[in-house]
Amino acid sequence: MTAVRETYRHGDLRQALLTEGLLLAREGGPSAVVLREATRRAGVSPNAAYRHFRDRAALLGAVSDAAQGCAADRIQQELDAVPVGDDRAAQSRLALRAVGTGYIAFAQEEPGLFHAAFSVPGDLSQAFSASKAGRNGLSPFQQLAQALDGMASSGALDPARRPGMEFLAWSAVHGLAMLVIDGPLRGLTEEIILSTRERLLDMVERGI
Amino acid sequence: MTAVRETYRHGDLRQALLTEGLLLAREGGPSAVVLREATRRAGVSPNAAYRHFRDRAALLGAVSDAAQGCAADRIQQELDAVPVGDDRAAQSRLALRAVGTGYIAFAQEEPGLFHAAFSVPGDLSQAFSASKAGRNGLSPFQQLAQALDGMASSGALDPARRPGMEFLAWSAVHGLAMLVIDGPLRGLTEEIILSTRERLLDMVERGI
DNA sequence: GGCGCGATGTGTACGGCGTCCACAATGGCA
DNA sequence: TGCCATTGTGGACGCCGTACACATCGCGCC
Repeated sequence: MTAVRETYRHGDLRQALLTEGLLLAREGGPSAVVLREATRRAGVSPNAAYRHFRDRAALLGAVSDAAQGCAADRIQQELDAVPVGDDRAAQSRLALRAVGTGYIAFAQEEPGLFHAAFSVPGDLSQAFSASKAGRNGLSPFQQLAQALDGMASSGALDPARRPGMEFLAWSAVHGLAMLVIDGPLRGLTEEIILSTRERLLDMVERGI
Repeated sequence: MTAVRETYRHGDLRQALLTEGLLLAREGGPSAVVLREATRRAGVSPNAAYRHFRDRAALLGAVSDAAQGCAADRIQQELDAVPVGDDRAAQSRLALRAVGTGYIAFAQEEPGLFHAAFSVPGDLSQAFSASKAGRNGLSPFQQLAQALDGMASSGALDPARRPGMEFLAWSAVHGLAMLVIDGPLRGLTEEIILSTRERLLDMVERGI
């Protein structure tokens, strides 16, 4: 990435800037996504970025999308680990827990990317769209919605309570993630964090 | 504030910078708390700030504390509106709901201050301390803890489940606040937001 | 096959930011 | 009264985002 190129054209500068931006976000969160540093790492002059992004905010938005894709991948990893069984209701509950667990794990493992993905305002409003999808083609919000749909159709969740349920679940899990990486739970033993997470997921799973 | 002073000494520059910083945060969130702009509004040269704050982060931290005090005041307003009655258990439940309602109302009414108060990392870890208290002398987290204590002692909450409960409650409510001001719920009708909030508070009140 | 034009990258420049350093004004205390 | 710690000033530096004019390239058309 930092290599000096010999051609005048870069090839795929847009992708390169996105990659470098994602690395910067990983190291220092959204505020570390600095346009000049990204171009520097891509071996290009600062203004070259403007051929591919209207301004810094646009770059940050694209990085945020990519970071949401990373989150989706981490969640999928958790979903894949759910054992298959006969009891559809029980399994759909496990899927919901897997989404929450993956979300929080992503926050703990990649706090910089997590903030880039979910603390950059303006993008979240369209977060239900598929544009920020991971390898599975689903955005984190779609993964959540899908898990809730499974619960509703298998009897694990009263279908009358299904509408709007993703807001409740997302609120709870997102709040906990923030608490764990920035708040009073930061630095606590993994054990305490785990038990808090399980209690919260119990709460969400039971619904209301 | 913007007035030109005639004395060389300012009088209470630290307080003035804090006040201007709070105004800036109110208008544009934490990132709008710009050191040079605060000194400009206080009618003082940029470097004067360094006699009172180590750096910009220190100013922002102080602003964050003050903003948490504002939140505490808004929550207290909601707590004061809880009708007094004989049923201690029912009343303590209402107190818990009032804390959540006030927290979310503050987020909606003062999103800039809300972000300054609760999205600035590093301060939240000591958020249980009283330094960020409102006029009542309690920080928002202490108000929450107090409401939960009331529930536990009046039978509204199984005392065995009391420990760590503030983390669960705070997670849920904080997540919803973020959803409402930055996320997919932004711009939705007040009706939808209200019903989502009530469902979430039902969930928290019931506990787990 | 040459050429022209749109797409892409460069250079220079501007204002704003946080922050460092040396200096000036002040007021309380000896 | 005079000294000195405290508080505010001025200037400078290196970052940042971004605007403008210019250079370089590759592709398609004659």
